[in-house]
Amino acid sequence: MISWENYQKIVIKHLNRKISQEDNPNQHQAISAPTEQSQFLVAGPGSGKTTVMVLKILKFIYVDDVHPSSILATTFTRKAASELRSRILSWGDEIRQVLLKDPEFSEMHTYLRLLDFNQIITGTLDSISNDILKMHRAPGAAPPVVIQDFVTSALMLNVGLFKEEKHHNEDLRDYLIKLRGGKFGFNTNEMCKQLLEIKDRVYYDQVEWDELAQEKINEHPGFEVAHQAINDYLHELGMRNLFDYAMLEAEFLDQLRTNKLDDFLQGLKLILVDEYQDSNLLQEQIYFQLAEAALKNGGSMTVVGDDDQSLYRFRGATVDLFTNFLERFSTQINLEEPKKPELIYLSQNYRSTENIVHFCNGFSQLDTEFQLARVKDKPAIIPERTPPFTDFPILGMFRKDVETLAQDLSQFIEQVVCKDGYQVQDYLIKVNPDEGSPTDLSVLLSSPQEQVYKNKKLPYHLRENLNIPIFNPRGHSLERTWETKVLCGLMLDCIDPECEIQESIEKLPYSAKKNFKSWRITARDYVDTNPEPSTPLSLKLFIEAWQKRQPLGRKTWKKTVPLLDLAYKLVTWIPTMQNDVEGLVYLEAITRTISETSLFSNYAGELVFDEETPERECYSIKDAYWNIFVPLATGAIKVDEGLLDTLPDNRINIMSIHQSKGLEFPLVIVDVGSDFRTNHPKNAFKRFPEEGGNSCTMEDEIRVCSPLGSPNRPGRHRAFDDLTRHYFVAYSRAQDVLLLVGLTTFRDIPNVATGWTRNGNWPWEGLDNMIMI
DNA sequence: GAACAGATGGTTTTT
DNA sequence: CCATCTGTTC
Repeated sequence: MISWENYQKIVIKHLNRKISQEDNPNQHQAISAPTEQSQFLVAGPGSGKTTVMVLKILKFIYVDDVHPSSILATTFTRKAASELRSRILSWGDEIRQVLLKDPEFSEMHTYLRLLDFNQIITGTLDSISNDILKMHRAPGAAPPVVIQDFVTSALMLNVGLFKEEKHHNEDLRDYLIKLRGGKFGFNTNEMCKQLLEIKDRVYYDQVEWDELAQEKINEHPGFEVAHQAINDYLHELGMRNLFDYAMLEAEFLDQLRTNKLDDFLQGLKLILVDEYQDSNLLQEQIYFQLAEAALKNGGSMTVVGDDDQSLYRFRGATVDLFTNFLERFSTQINLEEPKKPELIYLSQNYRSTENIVHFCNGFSQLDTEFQLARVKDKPAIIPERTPPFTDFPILGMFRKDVETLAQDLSQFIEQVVCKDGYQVQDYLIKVNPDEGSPTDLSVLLSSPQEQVYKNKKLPYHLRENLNIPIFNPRGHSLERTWETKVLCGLMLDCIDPECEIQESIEKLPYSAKKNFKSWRITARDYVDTNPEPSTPLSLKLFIEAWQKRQPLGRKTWKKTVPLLDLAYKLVTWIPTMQNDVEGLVYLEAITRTISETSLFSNYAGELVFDEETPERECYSIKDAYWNIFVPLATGAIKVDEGLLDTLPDNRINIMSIHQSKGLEFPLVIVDVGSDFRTNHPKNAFKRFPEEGGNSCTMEDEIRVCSPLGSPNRPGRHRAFDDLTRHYFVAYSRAQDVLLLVGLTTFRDIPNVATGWTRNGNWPWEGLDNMIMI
């Protein structure tokens, strides 16, 4: 153990974090608190909240002698969780090294050597729930198996809908269409998604499910059908001992409440939750159960978050749980007078220039109605970035159409990234010549899609116009990328050359058939180009050998071949899947789909070629169709570039605002309306909604029977609040330069992003607060 | 005030 | 491709 003073000294000197009372009273107060002091940290953008969490945790260990295994720290995304973990490990070790070298602490050597930061429980709430349920299960009980998204869809399809032909049920269709507010793209797949969403919401909001059914039955006959379909789904999962994410958390909460995890709770002392504003009721209840145990053990709970950055209403996130945390903490935690959490505002912003901070503050204060949805009396963000830096003005680029915008923007980007820089008045905007790269810049949009039907969006035009390659793996849906078409087409041609088996499958979704055909065509065209390497074996010969099941260079065809092996072999001929970052992301998504199959399918992604039982070959191929190729072809698989440690450093990053959360860039370009040519009601939901959108309808529908009760803000207000938060997040990512881009129509089209308020006023009229370029 | 042609645009995100 | 909105015509 060391004293707080020593700890503080080491952190300031060796980790270079200014946490003294004088330099930073708020961070100081947050980090130095004793173990039994709970805290509510309202942390604005760029205020160093992860830093505070990590330093708090290390302080508990080094100063208060808390055992690492009694600390539990969670956050919202896997990416953030792994960041938190690696920061704890690296800083924890740095402090250890300092102490080991200092003779003053020689008595602590054994303690320090045994200190194991890996024992701190970190992760997303789902991963932690899973681990704990696995570790602390009753003797003889099977561990819970968690299934992925596309597996849940498949199960809902088969047991929820196809049984009794519910997908043709008119009442159900009508109900679901009403619920999602529109018919566009409505098909069986969509019905599935919708039902799963209802089911998830029921868990998230802790809804009395049967009570809700009673309530709704008279309102709409479709609800009863939905109720039945969801029950069938739940029953099926129960039979197989499978859990989807929502059920896993619900099970965790249930076991906590019924004292089945008391062994685990006994050792728990400190609970820290990051991104608390994105918690839903189910998660909150779990945290409170954990906190109750921690408080009993002389510990505390710390939550960190920012109501202005709550973006996950669709996932059941209820920002009220955050804004009302203090009150909820005292009423929901089942203890005699639990010690009250202290409220600390971390308002200093170390990320951005003064102009950017003021711009963000101004933006969040424009709309008086929005203030009612925020934490009460929340102070504005204070610019505290360490000089020297240039305080660039906020920039705006608005052009008559998206093509012109893309051209001019491309020129701007090229000037900044690889030429002499871009001159605006007295300011020269240019990436750092020594260590700068295209990753210093990021283009943020609400959707990264490059093309929607025939409409080509800004990212498409940027890819066309820019001489620097862009990184936008979510720009196209996976099944429509060239790489996927070629790889999957080749696989299909290998395993089922004449489409015999494909044709023999009944009920194959139309979109799957269409894509299979397009894949095969693309693949055959590619084979005809005779791609390298052509020696020792050309792609054509390889495929032919497969089609005839005649091995090259060995006597007999193998009895079982994992589809994964075939995929990797084929990649030999697809160079972009070996060395192009986007190609690698696509490859990962495909191989993940194949390996995921092993969890639930009979053939586990293996092809069986046994001459004695030829029917098994057919079954194994059919199995692969249903569990691998159909999900891929129907768009059920999404790419996950979160697995890349860093963004590729020679590309211009294009990402959705959601993905940019938690990141920062020297130059941020925000698309505030490259799509808005007219004041059309169709796109109003993206800029100036008339009523609450999709997730608001769902909230209203489901929360009738939730302990939360119906939301108290009307749908339209919630929709405006969400849009404001959305762009607040986008704008606050910028460190040095913030550039807003859009169409010249911005003068006539109401848009939250350009400073219109919901009552129809435009305090930022003409956007005179920025320099137009 | 109905009926029809033509215009318009079509989320996103997570475990 | 197609639902939905706008504008024109009767």
